Amino acid sequence: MHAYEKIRTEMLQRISQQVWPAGSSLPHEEQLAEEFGVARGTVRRAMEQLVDQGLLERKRKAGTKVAARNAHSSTLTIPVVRREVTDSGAEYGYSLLSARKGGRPLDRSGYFAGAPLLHICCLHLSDGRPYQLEDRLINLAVVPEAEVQDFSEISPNEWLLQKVPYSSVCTTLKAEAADAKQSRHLQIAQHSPVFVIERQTRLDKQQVTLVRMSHPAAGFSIITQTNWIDIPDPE
Amino acid sequence: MHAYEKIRTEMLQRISQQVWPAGSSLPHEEQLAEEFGVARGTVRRAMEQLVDQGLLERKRKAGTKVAARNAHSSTLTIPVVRREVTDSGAEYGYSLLSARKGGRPLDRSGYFAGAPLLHICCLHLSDGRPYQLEDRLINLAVVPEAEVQDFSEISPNEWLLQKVPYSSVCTTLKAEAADAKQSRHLQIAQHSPVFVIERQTRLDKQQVTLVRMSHPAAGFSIITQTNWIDIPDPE
DNA sequence: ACCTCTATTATGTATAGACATATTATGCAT
DNA sequence: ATGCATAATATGTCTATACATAATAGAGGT
Repeated sequence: MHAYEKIRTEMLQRISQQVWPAGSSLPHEEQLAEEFGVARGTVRRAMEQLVDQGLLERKRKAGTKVAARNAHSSTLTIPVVRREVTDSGAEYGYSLLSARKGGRPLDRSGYFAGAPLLHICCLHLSDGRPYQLEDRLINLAVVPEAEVQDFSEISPNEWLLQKVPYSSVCTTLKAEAADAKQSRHLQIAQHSPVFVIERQTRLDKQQVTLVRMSHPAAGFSIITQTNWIDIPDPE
Repeated sequence: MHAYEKIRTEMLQRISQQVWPAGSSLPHEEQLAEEFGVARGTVRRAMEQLVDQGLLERKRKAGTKVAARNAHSSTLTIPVVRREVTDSGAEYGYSLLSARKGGRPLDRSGYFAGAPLLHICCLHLSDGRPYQLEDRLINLAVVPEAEVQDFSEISPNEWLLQKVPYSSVCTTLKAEAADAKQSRHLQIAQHSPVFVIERQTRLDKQQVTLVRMSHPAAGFSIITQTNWIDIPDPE
């Protein structure tokens, strides 16, 4: 275990056992460096990670304080659907439902500013059962290749992620009651709960794509795990 | 703008514009340091952040490659309910529904290994309307103070976050159809969709608390935003 | 061809020192 | 006291260097 890891763990302990309670000030870098017998840069490195995790707050001259925890943060990872299905041990299936130019039923907010659009609907299956309904708009002004691409074998999800660059993503998670389309394709009763992920992808100022991914609520969940203290090794 | 920020932005550009396409190898650190006219440490600093964001993969001797993007990662922040409500401009309300020892209706999986439990139900309101139903188990072996704490004014959510240390959190997001309890307290029709956040909090090996937070699906969503390219300043 | 040992190499960790900068604390003048 | 300029200070950035380490590439022997 490296010096900065030991120090980070030690500091984590002191925070979680309230040796350094929330709101209190830490000794400054040079003092800690002396205490731990390392260079200032090594202490900084340990502290930076704790700042990233939101456990410490630092300000020039004012020093370092233990942050008041008033939120839970974690990293949300949403893999490509195919991986999500295969990683669960199930067999992945895919079928294109429709692909036509010009549609904008999803484009309620006018994100695309009149650009030519491609509207794609497709279904992702897990062991033959409907897993996700993907309803997507692609901006042909940004991604002209999409118009001639055949999406009957590869899903737009995967194709876009691999081929098309983007610089900003906005993800929205919500629950809904299944509408006619969702209930038909996902083979669930109307008005039964659906977990929806909406994602808006931009390249600089331009919208690249807008997608709604609907999952039957039964059996679907998103899980995130955060560990602050490093896994205690058996020595 | 600092040197490491400029370099990070430049590298981000090269990745998103596919000057360095996914899978390709980057020049090694010393070459880049020379190209940008900085020390190796400064290049490292820029690269580390890109590695954290999952855009680069590095391996000793093998070098640095642009990672294949096969997932969307973002940071999920779930604030204390009260803040969530007040930040939206609404008035926050709270009412304790029940608090009694020994219950374990939530403890389906036997997480708490027979420890003495406190079971609390409460409701969080936004502008007088039900916003979240909180259904919580607290491990009294870890948090004995909870037994004598009065939760009629302060919610267990807030109290625990501030008072009790923890080292690991597992969060699950799902959609459900409202059961009798949810529909009654959230004032929605039975079987209408509910957005549920379940959180399991541990301190080392011990369960601290297990909570189910149910929101009426209508009007509730979780939003995350990720920006890879730094905001372009007007100069 | 195949295995093994060795050298090479790019990244990883750590140090020490210099300087920059935001922010607080101090002291002076009013 | 009050306001303002100034000094002090903890964090932030950057450099230069040394050595550690993992993983590959290459040499050599079988």
